[in-house]
Amino acid sequence: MTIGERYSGIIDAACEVFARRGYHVATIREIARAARLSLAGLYHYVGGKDELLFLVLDRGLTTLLRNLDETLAAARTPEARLLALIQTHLEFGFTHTAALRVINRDWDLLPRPRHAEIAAKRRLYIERGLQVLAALDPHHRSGDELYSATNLLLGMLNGIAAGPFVRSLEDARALAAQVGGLFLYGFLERTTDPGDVAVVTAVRAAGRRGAGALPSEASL
Amino acid sequence: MTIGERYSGIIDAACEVFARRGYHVATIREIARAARLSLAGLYHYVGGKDELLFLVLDRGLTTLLRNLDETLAAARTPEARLLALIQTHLEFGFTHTAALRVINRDWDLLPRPRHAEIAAKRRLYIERGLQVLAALDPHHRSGDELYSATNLLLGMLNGIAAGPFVRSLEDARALAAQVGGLFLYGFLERTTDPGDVAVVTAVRAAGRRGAGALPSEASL
DNA sequence: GGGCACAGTTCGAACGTCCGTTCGGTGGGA
DNA sequence: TCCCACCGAACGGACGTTCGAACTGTGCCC
Repeated sequence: MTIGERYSGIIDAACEVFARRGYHVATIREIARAARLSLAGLYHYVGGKDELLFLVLDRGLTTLLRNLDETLAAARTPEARLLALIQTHLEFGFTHTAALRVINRDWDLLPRPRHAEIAAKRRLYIERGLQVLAALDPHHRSGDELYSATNLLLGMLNGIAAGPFVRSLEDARALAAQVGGLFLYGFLERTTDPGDVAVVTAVRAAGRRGAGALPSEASL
Repeated sequence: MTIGERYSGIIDAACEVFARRGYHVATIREIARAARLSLAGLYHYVGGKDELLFLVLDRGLTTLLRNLDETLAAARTPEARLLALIQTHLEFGFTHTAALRVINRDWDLLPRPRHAEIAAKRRLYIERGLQVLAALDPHHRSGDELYSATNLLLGMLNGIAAGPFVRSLEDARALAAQVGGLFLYGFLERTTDPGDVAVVTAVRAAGRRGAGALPSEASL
């Protein structure tokens, strides 16, 4: 077992325990047990609980951003880029459920020096969403309006990614089409019928790339 | 000072501290200090930390549900009912920021016996949203689809209610129109121009009722 | 009216527990 | 022999909770 695999396993364990119990209820002892290490053995690798949280958040956000940039690069039209963002987020919510949970719930608990670093990565992600919406906007909305629209979209995505709606990668892709249609055309329009051309083709175009694996081998 | 006011003040203090620090980081000592009581003095009124969280959640959800039912009763058309729901949620997010934060972040931490009671009230709220969307749906979506659409809507609302977007009751009403328009007609349509008739009149009809005050006098 | 028992409040101080962290040591491969 | 990975055991502190006492006002008997 290489040292990199050791770190990966430790971050995996921390991610799972943090997601299941929440940062403050999770104990170092619990994480050590999940990583098949003794308490002091765990401290041989990481400096403390804060750093464990940082490693989980950093690896998660790095993977999420990488996945997003890959799918965005493969999408040509603005609609396809929006679908790519939605699908990447939902797929990440399915393949990295624990990480997304920690990212959404506990990222704010990080102490000062590390907090800024994670906040910057988060801002980068929101920035991507804002750019996608700006390129799509036929009304040239103001920056504030676009920013709140981005938050609306991400709120929607987290709302269903947190729930039990995504049970498979196929679910993620079908839901992405549904969410994309609802966001673009509204609740009153019906865009998720199998016959709908624009969205389905966009989904197919954006969905060609896989999920972007490597959950355990980032940033170390 | 009546005993009811004592309880109200204690719940206010607990709500503020829970919202600012999170349930597990908040300490009973901190809540007692905020309530201008000694540690043991606080225990004279409440059984423990669990009960404090329950009281905060119960009062908040009760107020939220009452506000919603009042504004829903005043709204005639399905569109107006949707706007009423959105506006009630955003206004509650503004007037009871701390309570909404605790409801969204910490409701799941409640131990068993009380957990079911709060979960039922939460379900009641989601049920209202589902009924509103069902009455509005021109496509007779399936129950699952309506349920996920409800979660999309509530996710949107919490996404911006948690952010710094709502800075006044006027903001809440303007944002409600914007969110309602976006949800109904989609990002590609522009429905929040001042000249837009359908949404603006719906907002005016739904917005006639106030915020439904009494943040400190419920359920005790 | 004065003294007094009593119940309702409030408090200081402590108890037991569990947490994050540290330290001194042990075993084995180079 | 040295070093690196790892561990058992402990430390100091903070937490939720409890306990016994002090204070305060009220009604009651004399």
